[in-house]
Amino acid sequence: MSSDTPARDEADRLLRAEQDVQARLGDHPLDFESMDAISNIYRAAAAVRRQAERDVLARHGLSFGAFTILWVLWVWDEMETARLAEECNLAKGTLTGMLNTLEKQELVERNRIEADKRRVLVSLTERGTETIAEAFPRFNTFEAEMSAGLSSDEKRELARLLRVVITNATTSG
Amino acid sequence: MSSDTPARDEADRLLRAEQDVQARLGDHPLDFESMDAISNIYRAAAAVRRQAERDVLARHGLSFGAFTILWVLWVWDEMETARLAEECNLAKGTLTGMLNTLEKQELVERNRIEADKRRVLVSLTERGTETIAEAFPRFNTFEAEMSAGLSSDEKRELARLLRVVITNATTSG
DNA sequence: CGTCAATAGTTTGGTACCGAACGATCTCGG
DNA sequence: CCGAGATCGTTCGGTACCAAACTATTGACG
Repeated sequence: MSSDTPARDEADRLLRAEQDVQARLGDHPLDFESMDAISNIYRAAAAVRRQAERDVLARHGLSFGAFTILWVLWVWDEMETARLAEECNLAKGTLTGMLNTLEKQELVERNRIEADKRRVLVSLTERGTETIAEAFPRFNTFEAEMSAGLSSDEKRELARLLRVVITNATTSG
Repeated sequence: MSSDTPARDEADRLLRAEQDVQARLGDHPLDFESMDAISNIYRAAAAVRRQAERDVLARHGLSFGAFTILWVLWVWDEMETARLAEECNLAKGTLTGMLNTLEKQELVERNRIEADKRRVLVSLTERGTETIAEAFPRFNTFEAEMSAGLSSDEKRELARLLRVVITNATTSG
């Protein structure tokens, strides 16, 4: 930032940009409120993720995705691959690769279900349990830092508004 | 969802999960409000991004990141690489690769600045301008769909709350 | 039983993305 | 001038991520 009042400058800059864009599109009306809301989701997610990996997860040797997997398994004890993928917001093919990595690191283990040999039950190893039990409190502290400046009500409201978007994004396709 | 009242079931399930986690961590108090708020950001971002690529961007042959680059260039006409990377939330190395792709597709062009040959000015080609001018209104419609069910006030509030998080995530490291 | 559709997970091919190391270019003190 | 440090963009090595094609197994129906 290169000014005494960066926030104001930024606001002016964006306002001008919005006007430019609107002018360029002629009479086709644009929904800037939706645009701000949705695009900030992506910005926030990217920023939080990078910060989390650098500040919290790197020291445990975990990526953001790997952390999520361990966390879900920690909470639900064990889980089939398909459900785990869904819970972690990952394509199942992606999960296969990440489980391979986690298995090599001896953080999770796979067990074929005897009654149905197509299925695989994934669970934490002892080492995996230790890792997530150690990493999670730090991560939660980090989450609190990321939402610093928001009241309890605001955090709940943020979570609620986002749930609406998540529902819109997952029930439409 | 496998129940008559999936939302309620889901809430119960999560509540139990929270209690489990809290129990497992003993007296170390966890901040579930921050956790919900922050983790939903990531969930929402991933869901929105995937949906956008499938429903809107695929037909224009654009990835989410590529779309963002074109959009920024469209709004600001031309930009140096470093600033473009920052604006698009990308590491500068990542941007190099994506610009290579976009250059091959003849959507953007690079021009070395004569006065300082380290710097490169990136701008849209005619084809790039056409592409983004065509894609953006669709994308904006998509953004409106993703925020369906939110009032104007709620959208603005969502954007505002997220800006707080973005600030926290970008000014701390 | 035997075949055929459905289902679970893996493989494949490709992009996106990061951080760190690198090479070229500029700037500034001497 | 000239060499040291700063600053740009690129390259490099590696992971994460997706969609689509594939493989193995199961269950249902003849």
